[in-house]
This record gives sequence, structure tokens and C-alpha cells, in this order.
Amino acid sequence: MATILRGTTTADDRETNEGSEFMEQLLSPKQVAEAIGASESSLKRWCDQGLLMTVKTAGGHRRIPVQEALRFAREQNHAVVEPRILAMPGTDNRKARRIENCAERLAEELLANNEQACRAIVFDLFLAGQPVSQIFDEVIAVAFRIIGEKWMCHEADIYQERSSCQIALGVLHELRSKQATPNSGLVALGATIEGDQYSLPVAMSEIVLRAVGWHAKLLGSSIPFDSLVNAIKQHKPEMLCLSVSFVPDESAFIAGFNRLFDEASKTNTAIVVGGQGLTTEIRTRLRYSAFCDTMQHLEEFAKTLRRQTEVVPKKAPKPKKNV
Amino acid sequence: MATILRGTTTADDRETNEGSEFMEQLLSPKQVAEAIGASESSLKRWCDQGLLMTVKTAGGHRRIPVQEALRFAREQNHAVVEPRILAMPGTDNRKARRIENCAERLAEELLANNEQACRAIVFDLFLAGQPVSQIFDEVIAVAFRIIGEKWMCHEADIYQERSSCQIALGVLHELRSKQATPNSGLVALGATIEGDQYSLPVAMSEIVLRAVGWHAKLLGSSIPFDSLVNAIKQHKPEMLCLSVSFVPDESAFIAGFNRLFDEASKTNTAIVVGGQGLTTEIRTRLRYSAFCDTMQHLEEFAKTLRRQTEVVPKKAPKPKKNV
DNA sequence: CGAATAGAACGATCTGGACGTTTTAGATTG
DNA sequence: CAATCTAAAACGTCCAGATCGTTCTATTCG
Repeated sequence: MATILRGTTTADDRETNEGSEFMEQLLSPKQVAEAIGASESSLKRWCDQGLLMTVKTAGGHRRIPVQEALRFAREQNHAVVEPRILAMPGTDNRKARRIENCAERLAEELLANNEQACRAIVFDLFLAGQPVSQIFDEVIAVAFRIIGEKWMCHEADIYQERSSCQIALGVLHELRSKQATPNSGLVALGATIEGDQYSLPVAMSEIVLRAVGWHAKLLGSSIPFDSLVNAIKQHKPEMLCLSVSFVPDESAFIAGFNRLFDEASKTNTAIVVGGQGLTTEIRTRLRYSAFCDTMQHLEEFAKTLRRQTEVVPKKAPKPKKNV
Repeated sequence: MATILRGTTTADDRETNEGSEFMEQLLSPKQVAEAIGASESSLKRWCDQGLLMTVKTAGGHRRIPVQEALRFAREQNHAVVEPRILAMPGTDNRKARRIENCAERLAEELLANNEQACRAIVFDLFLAGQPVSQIFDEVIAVAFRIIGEKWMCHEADIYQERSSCQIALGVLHELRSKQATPNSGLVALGATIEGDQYSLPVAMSEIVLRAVGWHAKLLGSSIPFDSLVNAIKQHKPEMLCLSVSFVPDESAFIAGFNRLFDEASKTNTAIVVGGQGLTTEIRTRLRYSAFCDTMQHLEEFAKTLRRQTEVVPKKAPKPKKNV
């Protein structure tokens, strides 16, 4: 990727070096149409009517300066301006869809409490066909790592970190609502352990699992081991995802965890863990089905498990229908 | 990769309008007329009378934002016949529009982890024109009181309470997405104090405030007083909502709170509190602008404050522009 | 009865999607 | 580094159906 950037000198360098008015950013009719919520046909007609000033390429394609698009949007279409294309200075939309700078931009917008922009970044990637697991690993997780570093250096305040989480949770909810609601399929539960309030990772895992066909449900955060045992007994899920960002009492954690694992074995429930709270040392003393560093690991594991469980239904039917 | 994402989400479920689904969706008069069961002619008349705010295309066609259509439908008590057009979740039966038994039913469905049913209950009431504040006070809050009681009697497990919160947060988020996004208006911040993880009330307050025209933002939960002071300094809101479900250290709380109040006075920020963590005894030792037992109280207070602030701008311009 | 409101009708205009062809932009190759 | 290749985007054009503004009729209400 770096080679590509270095190879093609023109586009990027021009953007960064000369930010002059000469190289006004040009948009295609399709982009502008999308930005103001109209069809491409209408937009082309408006251009031809002179309502929208255009520049033409050598081959006769219309190009619309951002400034002109903004003027038109304000004049004609006052209320509807889709910010994600027009209001993002310095990023060509096609470039914005690449996953590279997104994490930095997201971190910035999160800290600025700019919910709209955050949604735009994530949804752009989603609509561009990026797998959710990759968006989570390479954009959202990285953004929060950046925020965490700034927090450490006292460049960000606690309330900024909290509101960033709030915004991210909102975006995740919206992402989730765009997924088909699974009515059948293997059941997965997600939770964090008592004392751990960091619910972002499990929220992401729910979306990832649903994307690969699991019937994932989020139990919530800060749930004691004993209650998790009850949840397993009642729901009899094929998987339980535990995100561990924080371990208050190590020995109690290990004891509770292994107790949970024993219970899970009885119902054939796979225990999947993840999170930076689990040091290598702690992990050696835990028993679990899988440890996932990233959402992409989780996705792969979930796919594998699903295949196995579906391909090998030769075993006696598990008592699953006991709600 | 696209196949993974869309594995279950076929191309059929996107309705007439794909593209950027996460932006403000615009509807044609015909669609809205159909949705609220009126004739197209009437709808056009209402638009021209200003009862329904419209955006116009360059060619002069009316376009109505979904949120605006919803607002109008709720205000005029026009039964929404076709919720699907307004992108509302499916409602099970349309007889369930009375607010009476809803709390009990909601509690039941929450405990059963039946997200769909919960959404249906709340959105039925919403579409029937019930004010959000009333839905919150008389249905959601009551349902959680019921759940709390069952928890006390060991009839419900902790994980059930947690997953109920999770579901409720999801429903609230969806409700929020059906509101018009405020671009201007008085600014309100919402938060809970460090150690208090119960974010449902502030989430509700955000929606209530937005419903009456405030530009409300949720900072998140568990934020220390010192960080709240910084947030006030930076955002200079007209209101700060604090939900207090739980007071770990009484004297520290009172000290921190009053310190916050002093800072808030400097920026003319009203401090509004609520929550069962505030006993009468604690309250006597706090200074605040208003105490709200219910969301309906909050709504009234917010309306009053807005009127006053808007009607009386005779005072010297407050030093607000120093970011 | 008169005023006000809801719906229907109508010719003119606007919108958005489809189609086959041409251009663009990025990747590959020599 | 430039020539070549290819998939995707944009072109121009067409048209069915939606929407416009207006006018007219039916219903309701005091």
C-alpha cells in the first residue's frame, strides 16, 4: 500500500502540498446526486439547464466543483445536504473509502464529538463493501487506541473518551439495525464480566457474529459469573463471547471463569474470550475454547464452528428447545 | 466479502431507496399520503399551509423528510396506516395502542429477551402519538421497576436485568434516530456520575430534550465531576442533566456536585438532576437548578427554560464565543 | 345557507430509471 | 516510465409514471 502511494505521485501530493484554489476538488454527477439526495438523471438535467455550473473533461464528462455543489445545495435544496461527501475537506471520496486514514480521522471526529462525521466514516466503509470485522479491527479499534494514548498523555479528557464510546455505540446500533434479524441459526451470547463496563467490544462481536449467520444476542456488561452460568443454562447457546478489558481480582476471576467453563461444557457451549485484560499469564491459567485478538479472528472461528456444527449433526439432537 | 456481509440481506429488502440509507430520508407527497392514510391532495394543501415542512427539488417538487412526516402524523393524531413507508419497525397488532397494560407486557418481554416484541410495544405507542416523555415514565420506567422488584424477590436473574437494559438502550436509540437531528437550539449535555453505570435515564432524557427542540448530546456514563467541569467549560451548554441512580460516597458526591454547580453558574448552565440515588436528605445539601422525578417534569422544565432564554435575550451577551 | 375542509380531475412539467456507447482511472505489463 | 488493458463510471437519449398548480365538486359543521 505504501508502494502504491509512493508510486503515483500526483493525486496525493497535490492535495497535501498545494492546497490552493487552483485544484478545486471536482465531483462527478453521481457523487453530487448522492450528496443531495437526488437521482443522477435529475442532476445531469440541472447541469444542462445551467442551474449548476460544471467543468468538462476532455472527453466531455461533467465535473462539479465542491464549492458549486455546496452553493446549489444551499440554494435549491436547503435542508438536505449529505455531509459525508461535501463537508469533508481534503478527501476525495474515492480515497475516503479506502480504509487507510480512516482510523485517524475517526479518532479526531470522535474527540470532537462530531457524531455525524463518525457515522459517515463508518458507513462509507460499510457501503463500500468492507467486512464489518475489518472495519472494527482496523478503524474503530485503532481509533480508540489512539484516543487511549491521548488520554494517557493528558491530551484528551475522560468525558471525551466517554462520549466517544457513546457515539461509537450509537453507530454500532445503527449498523446492527441494517443487518437482517436472524431468526434461526446457532445462538451466541455476548457479555462482559462484573466490574467491566467497556461494552464496545461485545457490541462489535454481536454484529460480526450476526454477519456470518449466527443468532447473536447481547446480554450486557458487568454480569457476574454466577449469573452467566444461569444464562447458559437457560439459553443453551452454542457460543458465549466474553470480552475482558479489565480484571479487578485475578484469582477470583480465574476461579469464576473456570467454573463457568465447566458449566459450559455440559451444554456444549464454546467459550470465546478476548480483550486486553487477559495477559498471557492469566490466559495460561484459564480454560476456554478460543481466544480472539481481533474481530477477524472471531469471525473465522465462528465460521469454522458453524460449519462443523452443521456438517456434523450426526450426534444425538441436543436439547435446545427448552425455553 | 460482499457476499459475507449480505449473506442474509438480499437485495430485496432495500426498498425503493437505496444509496445512502443512513442520511435523512426524503419522501414524496404520495408516499406520505399513503403512510398516514390521507389523500395526496390534502397532503399537498397541508404542505402549502405550512403544517408540514417540505424541501423542494430544483424542479419544484415537494420532498418531505421522514422525521417531519412522523412528527406531523403524531401531532395530528393521524393513525399511521403504513408504518413500513416511514421505515418503522413492524408492529404486531394495532389494538395495542393504549398505554395501560404496556408496562407489564414490556417487562415480560424484556425478561424473555424478546427484542422484537419490546420494540413493537414502544413504537406502537410512539406511532399512536403518545409523547415520548409519557412513554418513558409510564411504560419503560414502570417496566424496569417491575423488573427490579422481581430481581429483589429472586424471580429474575442479574443477566436478565442487564439484557433488559441492553434491549431498552437499543429501542431508545432507534427512537432517537426517528427524531429530526437538531442543528441549532439550546445545548444540553447528559451524563451520569463516576461509579454510576445506569445509563438508561440519561438516554431517555436526551430523547425528551430533543423532542422539545433542544440540541441534546449524551456524554456518557460514569464521568468524574472534574471532567464534567471541563465538559461544561468547553461546550458551554445551557443545561446539564445528571442522572444519579447511585451514590457511592455521599460526602465526596456532595462536594463534587456543588463544585460543579459553581462552575456551571459561571457559564449560565442550568444543572438538572434526577434519579433515585438522591434521597431527600442528600438533596437538601445540594444546589441545583431543578430536580426532576420524571421525564415529564424534565420536559416541562426544558420547555420553560427555553421560552425564558429565548424571550429574554435583553441581557448582555454572554461570553460564549471563546473556544 | 355559507364557510371551511377533503378529495377528484386535468393538462403541463418534472423525476428517475433503462439502455447502448464512450470515457475514465487504476492496474498490469513491457 | 509509458503503453496497454479492463472494469466501472458517465454520456446522451428516451419514456413511463409521478407531481405540479389549478379548478371543481362533495361533505361537514354552525
